[in-house]
Amino acid sequence: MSKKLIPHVIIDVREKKLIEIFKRKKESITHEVKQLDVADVVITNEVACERKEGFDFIASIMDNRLFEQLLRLKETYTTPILLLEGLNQEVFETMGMSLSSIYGALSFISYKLGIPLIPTRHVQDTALVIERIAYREQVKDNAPILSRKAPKGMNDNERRAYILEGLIDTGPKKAQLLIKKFKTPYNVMRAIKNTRIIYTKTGKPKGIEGPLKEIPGFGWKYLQKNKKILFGMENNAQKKIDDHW
Amino acid sequence: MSKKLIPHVIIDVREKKLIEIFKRKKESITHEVKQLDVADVVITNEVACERKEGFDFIASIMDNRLFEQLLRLKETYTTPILLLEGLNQEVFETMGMSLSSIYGALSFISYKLGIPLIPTRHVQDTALVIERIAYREQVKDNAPILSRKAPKGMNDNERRAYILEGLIDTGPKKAQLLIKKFKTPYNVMRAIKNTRIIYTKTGKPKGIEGPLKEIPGFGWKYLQKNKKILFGMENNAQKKIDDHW
DNA sequence: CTGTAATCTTTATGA
DNA sequence: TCATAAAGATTACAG
Repeated sequence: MSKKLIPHVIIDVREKKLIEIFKRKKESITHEVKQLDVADVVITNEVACERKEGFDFIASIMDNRLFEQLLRLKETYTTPILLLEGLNQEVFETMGMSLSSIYGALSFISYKLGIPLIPTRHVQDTALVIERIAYREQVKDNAPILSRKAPKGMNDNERRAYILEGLIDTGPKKAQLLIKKFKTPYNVMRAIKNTRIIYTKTGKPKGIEGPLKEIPGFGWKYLQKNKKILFGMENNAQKKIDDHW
Repeated sequence: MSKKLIPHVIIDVREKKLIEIFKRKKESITHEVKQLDVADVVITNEVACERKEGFDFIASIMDNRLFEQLLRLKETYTTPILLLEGLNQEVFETMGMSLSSIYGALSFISYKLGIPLIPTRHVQDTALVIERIAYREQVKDNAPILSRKAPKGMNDNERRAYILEGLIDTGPKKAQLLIKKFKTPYNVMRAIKNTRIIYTKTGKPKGIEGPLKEIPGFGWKYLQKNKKILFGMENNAQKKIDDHW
């Protein structure tokens, strides 16, 4: 499943500087040059970038050009990206635009328009960002959003607690309490399994009953969430898989 | 949402610098100080900001702290915002982190995680951005957000895999394989429990036998290490049970 | 996050 | 069948 393909992008003719840089990147990423109407760089059918240098960025805010471009970009590609290049001190000082306006525009684009905004220092960095995104989009298979890395040098009980930290609403504190009480992760899970939510006559959750009841800090919400994850069942259907022990 | 003349925000106690600045802004924006768990500044029930200074930004990438924070932020507020402060030349040069990593992280946050990212020069500008956004959210008539990516919190199966990543020698790949095969973390543990190490006649570990045998990538060492953690039994006891004919 | 080193499983091969 | 070597895949670690 691991093909050693290198990513490929399409760059607009007018992006001379960018093209020059990509020519030197042949080993890691390929490109073709085209006349593009609505973007500066196309990465996939869904992802495309607009590149803006600091001064031009400010200027294009003032004459409303920027927002027109971005809206068109958004209409054409599901994931447009704005690469904001070299927005440094000098740009802020030179241009006759108020701080409020500049940051107002940044906020608007990023959080109101919902267009990913990535700042870079200069063209080289811009190219690097494009390369990284193209790589993620074309080569790297969908990696999970978040992966864990265990701190180095754990002893057995630290490791046992660490496993439990993957549970919902479970930090180091609760994890250690659980291990201290039940010794092993497997026992903890059985304890969770054998603890039930008590309901009032009107059907509202009132509290819990079982092994977990003996430790403070664990309530019905904790049980509800984690049972679903651990055992894949809704709390109602619990009896069904009542294992004997 | 009530129309107020002056917007109001909640700032975390630890943000000393920010608080100082907001004290001087009394005329245009009010604030209160609280102990916040998942954000640095709360603007509305839906909008909250995480503020990161350049140095801390890099550092928090390396130990995965940043991504955990951002994911929590995302789970708590529908519109989380990352204010990236003072990511200047000095930061790039000082920290021993590769360009690829830095821009990889920026791309990941902005376009993969879908969290609005706004660069600022320093705390004063950060405060200004917060003020702008608060004004927009609370005072100005809310123009609806054009389109925002669906929040990408962890779904159940991602969470299940995430728990298993706490096991030894278990990364995203193996965790996903296990969940795909056994559906729930609890089932995975039972599968591990029911899989045994097979020994040669000379007493050396040869392979494994049981449910886990059906998925590639899991051998006797994996079993040995994780059984000890999960169930607290030494591999010797396992060996004793081993019957070879 | 990225890139590299270390580790494990699996396949191949010979005793 | 067992033991060893090499290849392929994944995780662990450092920056």
